Amino acid sequence: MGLNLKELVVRDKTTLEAFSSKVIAIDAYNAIYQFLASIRGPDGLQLSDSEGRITSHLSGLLYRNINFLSLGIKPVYVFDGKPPSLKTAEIERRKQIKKDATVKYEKAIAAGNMEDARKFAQQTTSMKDGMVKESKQILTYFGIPYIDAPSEGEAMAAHLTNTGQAYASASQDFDSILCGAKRLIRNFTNSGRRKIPNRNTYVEIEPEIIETQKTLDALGVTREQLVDIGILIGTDFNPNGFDRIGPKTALKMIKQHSCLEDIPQIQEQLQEIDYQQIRKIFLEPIVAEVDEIVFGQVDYEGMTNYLKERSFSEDRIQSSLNRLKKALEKKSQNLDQWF
DNA sequence: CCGCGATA
DNA sequence: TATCGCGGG
Repeated sequence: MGLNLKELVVRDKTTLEAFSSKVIAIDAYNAIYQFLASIRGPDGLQLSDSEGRITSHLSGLLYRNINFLSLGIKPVYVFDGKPPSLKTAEIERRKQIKKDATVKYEKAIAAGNMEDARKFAQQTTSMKDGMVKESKQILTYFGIPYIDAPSEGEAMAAHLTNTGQAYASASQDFDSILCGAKRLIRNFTNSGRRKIPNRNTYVEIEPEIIETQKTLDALGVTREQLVDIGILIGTDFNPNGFDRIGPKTALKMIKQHSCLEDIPQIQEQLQEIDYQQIRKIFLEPIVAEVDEIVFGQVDYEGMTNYLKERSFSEDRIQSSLNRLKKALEKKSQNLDQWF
């Protein structure tokens, strides 16, 4: 993913609980992709049902959404539409990485190096045709709404924070900030230590919120300038960025010269990319209006039957859904006290 | 990724 | 009661 704004944005620690009763626009592709990449055994193989179909994404969506709904969070998933044509180079680049990783994976397995095997297996992760449909199916059983974006999901999620239909967007990527999202949540999951598979080390995962205005104030730049900074560092639409320019240099250059056209050192390289079009993708993103985001009821029976068909154990389904049912009953009791 | 049982 | 390691499908 090319857009390393991590060092520049103002990231504040937060918790899942802080978003109770708020509508959060979730980058569906980003979430599902992460489940597919990380829900794997020690050898790197994904979970699959009795017919060999991958189920890692279903497992991830099940448990995470139970947590969201139990806390009163109102997720709306935003799926990608047609990518901008400028993205084709980046899409090809990712395909190539997956191809290379497949070879490396097989070598690591042959060598019996499980740590490498898992790492390379993760890099082969790809979203297969049926997975979007299957994920939407799970969301429907939860009564969780989803939106099909006309183009980039992150742009659509950003738009929802501006119409007031969502409080924030949630993704690991920073694109929605350049698209004008009011707020971005990263690590939108329960906090805690996570073990790195096959190694004796841990990482602390904590949700964090980025308030776009706060970041712009702190950096002393406009959103237009932040987009230019992004282009200098590298985006999905110019993955390589500019030679020897990282986040710090990019910020310094834009603060000094104010825009791409006025930075003398980069003019030659600037002519090699369609920077006006890239700006437009972020500043005038292709989005659609949606009239009302409706949350439904949980279809416990439908969910149970569907997951049973996909080889989930009945005991686990039942105990998970019972937890959800308990949490939802408790919430409606709390609400009843007002009447 | 996530929950759960084992462990202390 | 809190942390760890394992297995899930």
